[in-house]
Amino acid sequence: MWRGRQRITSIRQVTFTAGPAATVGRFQGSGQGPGVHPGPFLFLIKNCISVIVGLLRCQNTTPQRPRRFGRGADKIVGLEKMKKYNPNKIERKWQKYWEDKKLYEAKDFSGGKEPRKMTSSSRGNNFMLLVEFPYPSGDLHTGHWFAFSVPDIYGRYLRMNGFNVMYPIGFDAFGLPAENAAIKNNIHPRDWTKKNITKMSKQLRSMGAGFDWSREVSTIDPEYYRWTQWIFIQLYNAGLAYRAETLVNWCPNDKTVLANEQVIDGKCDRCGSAVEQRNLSQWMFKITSFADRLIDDLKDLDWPESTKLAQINWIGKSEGININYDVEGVNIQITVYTTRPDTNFGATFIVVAPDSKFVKENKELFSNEDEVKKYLAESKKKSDLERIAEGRKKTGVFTGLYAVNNLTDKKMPIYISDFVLATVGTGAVVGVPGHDVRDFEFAQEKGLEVIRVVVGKDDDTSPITKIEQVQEGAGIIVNSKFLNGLDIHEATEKIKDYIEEKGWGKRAVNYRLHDWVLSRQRYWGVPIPLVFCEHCAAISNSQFPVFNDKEGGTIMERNGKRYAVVPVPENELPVKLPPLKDFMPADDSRSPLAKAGKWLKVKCPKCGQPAERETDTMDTFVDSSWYYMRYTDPKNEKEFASQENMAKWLPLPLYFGGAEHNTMHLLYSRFITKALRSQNLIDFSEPFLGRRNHGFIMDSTTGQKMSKSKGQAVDPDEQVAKYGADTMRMYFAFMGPYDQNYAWNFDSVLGVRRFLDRVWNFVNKPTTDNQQPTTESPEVRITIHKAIKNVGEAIKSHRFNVGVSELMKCLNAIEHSELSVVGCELFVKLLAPFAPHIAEELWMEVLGNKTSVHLEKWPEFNEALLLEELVTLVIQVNSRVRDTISVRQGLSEDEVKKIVLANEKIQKALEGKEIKKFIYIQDRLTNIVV
RNA sequence: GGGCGAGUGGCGAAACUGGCAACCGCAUACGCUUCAGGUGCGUACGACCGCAAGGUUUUGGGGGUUCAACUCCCCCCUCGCCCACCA
Repeated sequence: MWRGRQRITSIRQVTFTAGPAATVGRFQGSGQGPGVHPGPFLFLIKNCISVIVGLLRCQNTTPQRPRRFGRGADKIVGLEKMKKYNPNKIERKWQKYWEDKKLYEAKDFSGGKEPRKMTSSSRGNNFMLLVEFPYPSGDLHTGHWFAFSVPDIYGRYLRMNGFNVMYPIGFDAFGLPAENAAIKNNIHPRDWTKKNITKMSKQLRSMGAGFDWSREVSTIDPEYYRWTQWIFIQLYNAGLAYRAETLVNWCPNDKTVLANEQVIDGKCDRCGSAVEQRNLSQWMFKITSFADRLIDDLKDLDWPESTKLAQINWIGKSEGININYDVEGVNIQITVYTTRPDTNFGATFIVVAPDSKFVKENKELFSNEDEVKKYLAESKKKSDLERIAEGRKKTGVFTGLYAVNNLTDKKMPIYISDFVLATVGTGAVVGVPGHDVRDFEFAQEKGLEVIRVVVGKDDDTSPITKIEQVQEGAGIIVNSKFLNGLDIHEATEKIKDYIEEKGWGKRAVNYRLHDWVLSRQRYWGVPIPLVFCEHCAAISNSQFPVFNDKEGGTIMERNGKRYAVVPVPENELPVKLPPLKDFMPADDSRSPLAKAGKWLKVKCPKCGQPAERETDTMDTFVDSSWYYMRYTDPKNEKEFASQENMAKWLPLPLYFGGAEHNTMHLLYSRFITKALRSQNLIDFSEPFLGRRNHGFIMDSTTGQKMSKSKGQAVDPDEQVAKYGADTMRMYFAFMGPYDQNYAWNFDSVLGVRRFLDRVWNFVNKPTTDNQQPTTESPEVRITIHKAIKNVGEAIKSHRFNVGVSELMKCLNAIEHSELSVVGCELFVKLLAPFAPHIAEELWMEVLGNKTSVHLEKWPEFNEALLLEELVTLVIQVNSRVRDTISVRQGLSEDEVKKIVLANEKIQKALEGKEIKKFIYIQDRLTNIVV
């Protein structure tokens, strides 16, 4: 109950009870419904308060404004005549209004228009707020809604805080699903994609987000992908793109190359058949040459630690040593990479990968040729699926060769086994079965010697016979001559020095990360802008090279012929994707573009002779790794973006997106940025200074991530029609932290809608006493100013759910009070980022403003006013709550002590006991220890 | 096997820097309102004991530090995600 009203003699004494905030400032029984008028007594009190407060705070007289209906003193409207909140009626209206007024079209102001408040990381006062652009899969799903509508709250808040916000939108429109859908529905991928873009644009508009549609980009637009091709050529000329043979996933049923992410548990994610490995010639980006910087530069980024760690682990840098062992009886060496040379005294065998260089080059030296051949053939045929099914079972074949361990002079048999991977390290492993589980398994299989060279804390020195005894962690070295007694870290460094001194090997660094295979033998992608010319290759020699240094062109072999690889000149870009009717993948693992006869044959840009285009297209991750740059200058015909515009917006202060891109899109974008920086084409080396991940919206019935392919139970369009976009937006914000996963809850949505209904009725509420309220009560004012503070801080720190809850709390507290127009306006401003349509309607139509609420400044709260609020002080005796009292803020310990010791309940609790300690935490709690 | 994250009412969740655990909302119950309601308003609502006042107890489990622990430290359990024979 609101006790304060009986004893207002000064502002100081206006008290809030310790009760729930919901009852604060509430006039019981007044103004609750249509035509209900408070009794004359309450009126009197209310008016008295207004007068007293007005006298006390005369600086706060409320400006009088004309209003069309609702609160106007000139026009009393009963609630029964009041318009009901009807989102469908107002939302489209305001969306159109904002678009007509170009409210969200960001101007390319030069930086530093106003001092930065939120972050020092982006340029001047400009703030590009980015959410990963969507793939036009057909329908906007609830996940999109969540991903885009919640950051819009932040964007609107920034805008109200004086930032020049750009919230761009576009489509990542190339990719395999378009082809699949096209094949299925007998429609061209381009038509399918464009249709989807049209539909999804409309759906995105229904969100009421502050998207800047004037900057829309689409990766399938030739004016966009011309620059994707241009960037490829820059990287090619810089030696950062090259062609090489590599193992790729091959689906024998669909006759196509699959990206790693299209292989699920060794099966094609489309047809389910077992995926094979094929060796194909592919275009690659040299991402590994930036591996160290991709790790090191993470430390300055404001990213989730989990994302940073995911990238570090993905890059997988390890520091070890390459050891060369002489092979007995022949004049060759075998090189192994190991991170644990400290265990080398326990090495008893060597294993090489079936497709390793060592096997390829030394086949004729193997004694048991037939067996080796058989094993190689088998392991090549074996699909990933079979390997997975086999589990960890180790197979292998002896080559007949022995390597000599220099440290022990032991002969180590060399085996071939497919548990060793050709692409890791040197493709050869030294077997230390005592201290590596895989080595132990292999040793057991082949009956090889196991030696213990590390003992753990338990000091167990017994021979190792069981897998549980294999020890990989910390310990002390034994049985290793001069390493004995050292811990494994000391031993590792000592033995590395020793091996290097002896010339037996060299320290080496290894990465898990491999170069980025960007070729796709698919139709629906950006053509790689290169031409193969036989003639150029024929006339080129060391005296008359066809390429100068800058061009970076190369000669390469293909099907036994020599070709010069000639980049398409800049003025001939874009190399447009030919309008193929038959875009089914070809049988010979060549791209469908090979079927485009006319397009394929070109005059060589270098020599003018007949030549052929590259038929591979690019991985769509190339398209999406630079799109944010294009947003700064989307219509530029001369450059991918002007330096001037990029300087105004980049690097990005904040990037919202899904955690599934931790190691894909985010790493690729960082690489492309660093590659362009290395060529002085941009002046920043990290694209995204800040990063926030969002969670997924799960299907409440299946518990799975919502997606088009799996069919979705919740159609956002239906929900918008039912509840309105504002309710949807607010619900998504309210559900909980942005980075968590949620199931759609139909009932909870209703709660948010109820809140907006109440907001609507509250602001529209006619005055009950036929009097213009001059100013609200101090309690109400404090409540509103608290909301300004709390809602603002919540949005600023991306705690959107807390922001909504603070707004609700505020309404609960003021709902049954009189509010001045200024008070109403403050509330509507706080609501504006969350529910932009209803806020605009209330702002302009009800409160009678002439310009958009979204152009308003975020209100400032009155700190002095907040200090006037009484706080609840908890009194504990021996950490048990004995009473709570309402006191003014900032009391000293002595003052509090006096009050507390005078308290009856406390006296009772203290009876006959001696106070040992008096703890006082200002404005919060006291604890008396007895 | 490795890495990361999370465990708080019937549910989504809140809790600033160690300071009243459960704000806000949903669901539920009861009352009022309504011709009717997926309506509106009000009250109650972690659990246990109690008519009540009040008491006891509670943040996955166990221990520790502290006047005070959801929060800090140690051990354990469960779940989720990512990578996975990485030498």
